[in-house]
Amino acid sequence: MSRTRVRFAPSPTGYLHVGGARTALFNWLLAKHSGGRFVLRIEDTDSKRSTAEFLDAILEDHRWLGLAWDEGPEIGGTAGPYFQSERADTYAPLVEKLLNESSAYKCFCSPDELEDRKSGSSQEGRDWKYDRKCATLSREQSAEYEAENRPFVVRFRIPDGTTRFDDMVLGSVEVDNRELDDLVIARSDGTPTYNFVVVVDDSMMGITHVVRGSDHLSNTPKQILIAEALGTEPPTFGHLPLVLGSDKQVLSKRRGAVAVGEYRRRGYLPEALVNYMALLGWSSGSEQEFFSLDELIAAFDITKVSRKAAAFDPEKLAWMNAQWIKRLSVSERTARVVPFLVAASLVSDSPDEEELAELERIVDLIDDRLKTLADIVEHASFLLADDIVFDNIAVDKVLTKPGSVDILNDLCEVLSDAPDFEPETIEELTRNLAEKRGVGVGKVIQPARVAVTGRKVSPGFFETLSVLGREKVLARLKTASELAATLTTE
RNA sequence: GGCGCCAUCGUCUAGUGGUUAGGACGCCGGCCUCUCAAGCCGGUAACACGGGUUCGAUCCCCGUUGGCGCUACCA
Repeated sequence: MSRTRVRFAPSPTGYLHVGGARTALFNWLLAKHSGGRFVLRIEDTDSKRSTAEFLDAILEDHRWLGLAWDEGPEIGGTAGPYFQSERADTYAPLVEKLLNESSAYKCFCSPDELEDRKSGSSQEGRDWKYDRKCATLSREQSAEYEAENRPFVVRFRIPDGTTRFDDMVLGSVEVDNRELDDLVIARSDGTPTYNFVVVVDDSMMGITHVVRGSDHLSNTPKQILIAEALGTEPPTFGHLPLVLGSDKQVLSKRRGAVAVGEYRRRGYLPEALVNYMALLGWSSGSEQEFFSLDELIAAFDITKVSRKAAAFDPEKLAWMNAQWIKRLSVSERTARVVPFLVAASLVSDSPDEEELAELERIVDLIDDRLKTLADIVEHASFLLADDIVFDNIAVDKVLTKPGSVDILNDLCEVLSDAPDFEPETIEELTRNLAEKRGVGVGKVIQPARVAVTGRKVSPGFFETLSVLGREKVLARLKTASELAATLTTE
């Protein structure tokens, strides 16, 4: 009956990183797998650190990854508002309700007092829980203190007993309530704290399943207890293992390299990142390693999520990215590569049909050599720029070798007489020339490649020349031959 | 320190009370070849340790060790 409703609740105080994105992805998959809804809620109560720029980036990252939200910023929904900063007035009455029902109490202990008792309680100063000094304050006393204008916080009264819940990934989890602190739910300035706000928001938004990082595991019993005190059904929880960096430390916001936007800028495909993230801590049980978003929706099962923290491996992501690029059709690959060429000023802002056709030939030529979309720039620059840039080492080691000048001149001559400029024709002429000179074809190709591309490595030589076109090839051979002549005589 | 979670190749993982412990990345070697990629073939490498339970444990139980998380009037 009740549809699955999940939420992802980022705070716009930083960029979305791979760990957070994976949490969003798993939430999204859980919802989509069961035809449910994915809600995006923005936790922007920290107005000092929240910025519009971060918010935009986070939304853009979600769009780019393909994780469309069913309710949230820009599109709204029936359970809004979706910005926590706009929900401020919903909390006070609920705090009041808990107070009236004695599920919460006012605590007049000042931070200094607390600090004193904390360090006094044990020499090590650890394992401190609030000593419940104010838990037994009578209403009269409480009212009296308040009349004296003494500042207070509101604490939740943790009931006796144990709290148990079935975690979708961890299984049954049980905690002795004695381990729990009478946590503050409203600060002395009246604002509610995280653990309270989340419970209220999730409840009011009808969230049925909460999937989050296991760093929240110890909050869960508190939130369940608060939900129960509020008279609402707690959601079902699922705690994902943390994502670690290559150094085995938890992924942190500070490392720019793991920001989702960073991967986009570096020319990673969203398909690859999604595929990689899905396999970080989850496995379908089969040996399938490539999954589209749709395939993930079909195969995803949160109970198969690993309980073990997983290390993020940039190498494997890079490999996966290359694999996904290979799978793109030439026209699709071309379309994706254009923005990178535009950014490098190698093509006009909005290439026309003709330019696109030319680019497709180039992309086809480069073939499987792209590991990222951004690689197109280094691979295609010699094809698109008017002037080539010679690699010094290539010139040194190849172009200035004895005989290079002759070879270049001969090839130039042969090619100018070619009946057409198809790869097959070029190959035949080149091989003939090599044979005539009594050398391997490589001996001809090596200097010619440097002459035409400026480098020692390039896509297939004959195809490269064909794509470049006779005019450019002959001109470059001539220029290089002259350059080689000057360099060798010196 | 307390509480909690976790433990299969370097990394991501599959797996079963009896398997040559499987796959993927990486790395190494070979093939292909005009270079570089890609591709193909082969190799490298793991059940943390100690007790149980059992005819038999990588698998079940306990402990040890180790890793990580939480331990705020942050979220």
